[in-house]
Amino acid sequence: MSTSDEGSVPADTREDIMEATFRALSEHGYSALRMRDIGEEMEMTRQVIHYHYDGKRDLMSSFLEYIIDQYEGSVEVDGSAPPREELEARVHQCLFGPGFEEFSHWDRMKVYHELFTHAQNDEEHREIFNEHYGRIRGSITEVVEDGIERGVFRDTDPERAGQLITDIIHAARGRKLSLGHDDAPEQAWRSIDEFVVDSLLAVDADGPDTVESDA
Amino acid sequence: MSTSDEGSVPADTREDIMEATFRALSEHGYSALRMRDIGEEMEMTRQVIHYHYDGKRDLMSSFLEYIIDQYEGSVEVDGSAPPREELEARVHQCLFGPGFEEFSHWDRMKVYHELFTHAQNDEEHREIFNEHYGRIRGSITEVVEDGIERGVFRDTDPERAGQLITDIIHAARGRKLSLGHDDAPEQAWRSIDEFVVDSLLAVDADGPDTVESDA
DNA sequence: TCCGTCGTTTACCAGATGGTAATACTTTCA
DNA sequence: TGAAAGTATTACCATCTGGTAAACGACGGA
Repeated sequence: MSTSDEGSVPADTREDIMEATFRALSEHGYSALRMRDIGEEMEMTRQVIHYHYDGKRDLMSSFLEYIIDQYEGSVEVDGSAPPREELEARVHQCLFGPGFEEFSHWDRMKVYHELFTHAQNDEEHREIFNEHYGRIRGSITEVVEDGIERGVFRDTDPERAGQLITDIIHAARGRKLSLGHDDAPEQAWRSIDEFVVDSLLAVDADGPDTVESDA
Repeated sequence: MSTSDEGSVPADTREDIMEATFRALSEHGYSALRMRDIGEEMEMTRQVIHYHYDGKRDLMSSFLEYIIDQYEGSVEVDGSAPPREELEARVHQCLFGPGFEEFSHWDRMKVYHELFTHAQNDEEHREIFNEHYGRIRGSITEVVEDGIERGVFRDTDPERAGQLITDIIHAARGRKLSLGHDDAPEQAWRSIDEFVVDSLLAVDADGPDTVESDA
């Protein structure tokens, strides 16, 4: 943050290690990841890792927070668009990545999903993921909530709808990554539109903002 | 198959190894799995594994087929019930396991999901999973197809609907396992009912085969 | 200029890990 | 009976793995 360009700045090293970890994880997968693999992705020797992190476990926990921060930081929306458009914009971003593929979005997702699944064996990781997941789902849920309040969406449990959308997105990504179904995000996109959004738009009462879409 | 009870029968040993592998995998997780762990779950020494399987990789591939066979074998339905009930019965089975929890359904699912995610790093595993996944999705899809033909469900792409349901089920299981959301299957069940089944039942034409959807 | 601190490298290792070779036991069949 | 084949056990190891200790070098203050 404060220092940034001179040679012997330590703060940059930690960032380098995180990115090296990402690359190593991306290439070898979590189960085969060796400290050596991370070292080979860095310009410095692998032993620096032990200077900055307290062993493999500590490194992985820090990395988990690192990649989660990145993920959440990449989600950007204005919030001023009407509910339907707003919802679709967020879903689109979750399914196809942020605007221009700034980094390798899917490489990132691959690592993310692998760590997600591994959380079932690691209580600490599970907790970190739970907090994160709550925020992600919440960000979808509040759009649904807003739509219901404005009368654009029919009256339903926004939590459940948000959870459903989040689940569909998650499953589609996992399917693309694990099974190689490259069209999974596109399919999910259409399914959300046909089943979820369509259903939400089916308002039958003429509430405060009497809005309708298909007629 | 042919021999079954006497002491020195080899066929049983392979089965023992598979079950030991399951237990070890269940306890330690894929990434930490050692051949020794499997050995400790067996009555015999761990070296027998090397006699029956050609190394760790071969063992894991065989195990993947083993657990997939088990999974598919546990899905049983009559097929004579009306579409809606039939569909719900299958979804119920996928979400809550077969009737009485014969074995530890969720322990099995835990291992299954971990291997599923790992498939993104293993081409061979990916292929095995793809064949399996096709069958699972197909089994849901054909119920939707049947419902459409009978005019109970509205006219839509049965593949997409089947895929959607499969995805939701998969995501709910993953969420329960990785995040500890024990109510995820129940939530998924309600979501499928509220959004998918409800939408499918919205037939607006009144002929047995003259089905239309949006007007 | 000298010294202490921080960050990095080099050299090294104790313990673990997958796997093998030789041995022993058990059944089958001539 | 006994030899061949099949299966499990014991003993063993080459290699790998995460981690540490000591040396090295650069920077900043006194």
